[in-house]
Amino acid sequence: MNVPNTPSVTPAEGGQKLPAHELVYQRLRAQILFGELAPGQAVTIQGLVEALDSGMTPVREAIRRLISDGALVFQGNRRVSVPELRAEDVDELIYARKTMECELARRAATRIPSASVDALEALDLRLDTAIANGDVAGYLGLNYEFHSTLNQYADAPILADLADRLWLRFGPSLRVVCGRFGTQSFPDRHKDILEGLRKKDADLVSLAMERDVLQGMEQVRAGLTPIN
Amino acid sequence: MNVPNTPSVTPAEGGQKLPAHELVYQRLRAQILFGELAPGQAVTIQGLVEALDSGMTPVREAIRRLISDGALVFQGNRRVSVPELRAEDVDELIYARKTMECELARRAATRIPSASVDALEALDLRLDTAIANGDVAGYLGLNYEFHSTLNQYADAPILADLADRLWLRFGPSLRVVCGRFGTQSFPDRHKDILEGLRKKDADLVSLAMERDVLQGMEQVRAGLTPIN
DNA sequence: CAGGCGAGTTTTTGATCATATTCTGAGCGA
DNA sequence: TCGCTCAGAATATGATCAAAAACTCGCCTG
Repeated sequence: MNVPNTPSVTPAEGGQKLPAHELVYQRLRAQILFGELAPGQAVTIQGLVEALDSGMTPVREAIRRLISDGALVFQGNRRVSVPELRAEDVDELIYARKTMECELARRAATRIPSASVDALEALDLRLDTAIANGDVAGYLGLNYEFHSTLNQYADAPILADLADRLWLRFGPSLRVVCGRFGTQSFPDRHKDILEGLRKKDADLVSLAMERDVLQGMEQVRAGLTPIN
Repeated sequence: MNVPNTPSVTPAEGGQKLPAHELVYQRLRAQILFGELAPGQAVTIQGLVEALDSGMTPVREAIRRLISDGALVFQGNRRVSVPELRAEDVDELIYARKTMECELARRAATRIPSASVDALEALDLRLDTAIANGDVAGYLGLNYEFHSTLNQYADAPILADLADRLWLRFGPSLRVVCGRFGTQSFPDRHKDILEGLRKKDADLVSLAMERDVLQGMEQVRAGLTPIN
C-alpha cells in the first residue's frame, strides 16, 4: 500500500478521504451559500444529525466552524440559526466586500493570464443563461464561482479566503431576493470587470467590482424583512 | 464545572456562564496570540485535555475554530500544529494587513472621539514602558490591544473582527523574534498614528498604519527559521 | 361564561463525557 | 531494505445530564 517516497498527487478521488466533519461542513456551507436554508431558520444539531445521517460530533464541529465564519449565528441561548440581516449589517457587508474584493480584483488584474479571462468569460456566459432561464440556484452558484475564481487569481490566498467566506453571510438573504423577484432584474455587471481584466486596467476592474458589489448588496437590502 | 466533589483546585469561577468550549477557545487563543506556543509545536487533543483540565469535546471544537482562523494548521494527517511562517506567508500577511488595517484606520480617523485618542495614547505609554523594560508579554499584549482597540473605532465590526483574527497567524512567530532580539529594536510607530488621529487626517493615519504594519511584519520576517 | 395569564410539568435540544473504532507512524524482525 | 505488527492518537458514536422552550391546565378576571 505505502509507496515509498512517492509524493503522489491523489487523482481527485471522490472517495471518503475526507473526515465526516469536513463533509458535513462542506454540505452545510453549500446549503447556506446557495440559499437552501432560509434566514432566521433554526439550525439544530439533532436535526442535522438526522438530515445528513451523520454523528453528533461531526455536526457540532461543522456548526462551530460556520459560526466562526459568520454563516450561522449563536442566539445567546444555545440556539443556532441562519442570520437575518438588518440594514446595518448590509452596510457592513458592503464596506467589507468593497475593501477586500476591490483590492483583490485590482491585484488580479495584473496577474491573471488572458486564457483565464477567457475561462471567466465562458463562466459569465453560463451565468447569463441561468439568469435568462430564471435558474436561481444556477445564478447563485455561478455568480459565486465567478467572484471566487477571480479572487483566486489575485494570488493572495489569505485575503481571498476571507473574502470568500464573507459570501456565507448573505447567501440565504440573497436567495430570498431571487425567489421573490426572480433573476430578471439583475443586469450583468461582470462584463465591465472582464473588459478591465483584458485591458489589465486595475483601476477599471476595481471600479467595476465596486459597482457589482454595490448592485448585489442593494438587491439584498431590498429583500430585507420589513422590520415590524 | 464539576460541582460534585470539587476540590479547592477549581479555578475561581466568578459567575462564569460561558460554555467550556468557549473558555478553551479563549485560553488557547490567548496562548497563541501572545506566543506561549512555539511555531511548529505540535498541538494534541489529549495534551490539551490534560493541560486545560477539560473534556475532549470542548477541546476538539476549540481546535477546529482555531484552524478555521488560521491560528493552527492541519497537517494533512490528523496532526495539528502551530504554524511556521515562510517568507511568502509573511508577504501574504503584509498584504492582507495593509488592505484591512489601513482601511480600518482610515475610517477610524473620522470617527474616533478625541477622548478615546487620549485613552489610546495612555495605552501607548504603557507600551513604551513594556518595551523599555524588555517585557515581552506586555509588549505583545499591549501592541495587540492598541491595534484591536483602534480597529473597533472604525465602527465596522465584521472587517475589524477579520483583521483581529489575522494576528493569530503571526503571534507565535512574533514572540520568537522578541525572545531572540528583545524588544529594544522596536521604535514605536504608534505616535504617528496618534498624531493623525488627533488631526483627523485619514491619509496620514493610513500611511502611518502602513509603516507600522510593515515594520512589525519585517520583524517577523527577520526571525523566520533560516531553513534556506 | 369565555378568554387570557402563569406556575408547574413535559419535552426537545444542547453540552459533556466515556468508549469503541479507525488510522497513522514507528519499531522490529526477516 | 521491506513488510508486519503494535502503540498511541484522532475520529466518531451513543449515552447521560442539564437547560431552555413548549405545553398544559387550572385560576383569575372581565
